[in-house]
Amino acid sequence: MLTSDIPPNQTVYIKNLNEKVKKEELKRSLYALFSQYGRILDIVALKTAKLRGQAWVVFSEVPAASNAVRQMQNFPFYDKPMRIQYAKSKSDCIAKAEGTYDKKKKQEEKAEKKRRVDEGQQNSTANGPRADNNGGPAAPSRQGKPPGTQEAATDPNNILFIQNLPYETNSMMLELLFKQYPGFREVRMVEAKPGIAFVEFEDDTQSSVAMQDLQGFKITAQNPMAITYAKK
DNA sequence: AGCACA
Repeated sequence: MLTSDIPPNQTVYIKNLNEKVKKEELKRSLYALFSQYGRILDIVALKTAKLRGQAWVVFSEVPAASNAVRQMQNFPFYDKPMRIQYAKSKSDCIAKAEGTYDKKKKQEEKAEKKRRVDEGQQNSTANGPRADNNGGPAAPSRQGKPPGTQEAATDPNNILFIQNLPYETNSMMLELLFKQYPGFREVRMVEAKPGIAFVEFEDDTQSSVAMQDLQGFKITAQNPMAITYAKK
């Protein structure tokens, strides 16, 4: 079944997530990454045997989910490319908001699922069709250039200077974004100065690649990153 | 690989 067969949904289903990441951290990072596409109403992640490595991000609007599906497709997240689709069904929190949430129906569905699983134990179903969706690397295309690219033309440097970060940005969030580029060394933030950070690479070619690719990246809709080389 | 709502 082609993933594109799933009709648009304001909830996005993400798989191939790094299972070592703790649930709370995972949610926070997903929030940081996905809130650029719209208001997030809820994030569901469970670490049960069946559900680890997956998450649901619930947006307030379908178009936000559509953009997220396209633009974050294969995004390297904790060293693994995210695989994103629309969720197959409506999230409970949406149904509740619409007043269409029905607890009884919910329980029936659960019972039905269980029945299916139990039957499945009898006749072993093997050899599904190959669904190798090797769409290739597809580096996420960043849109949204920073508004005032007012560089005072600093010379290339292995250290980048990041401005216009949202107040709540922490170094972990930045590390997540920057460590996907080769040569990454570390993120440094200045407690006394929120909104800025330094990111160090091994050399200035490597820092330049990261700068180009993440220039204008939005952690929130209002905060396109402004990246320049640090002054020597 | 895996579609839930603890």
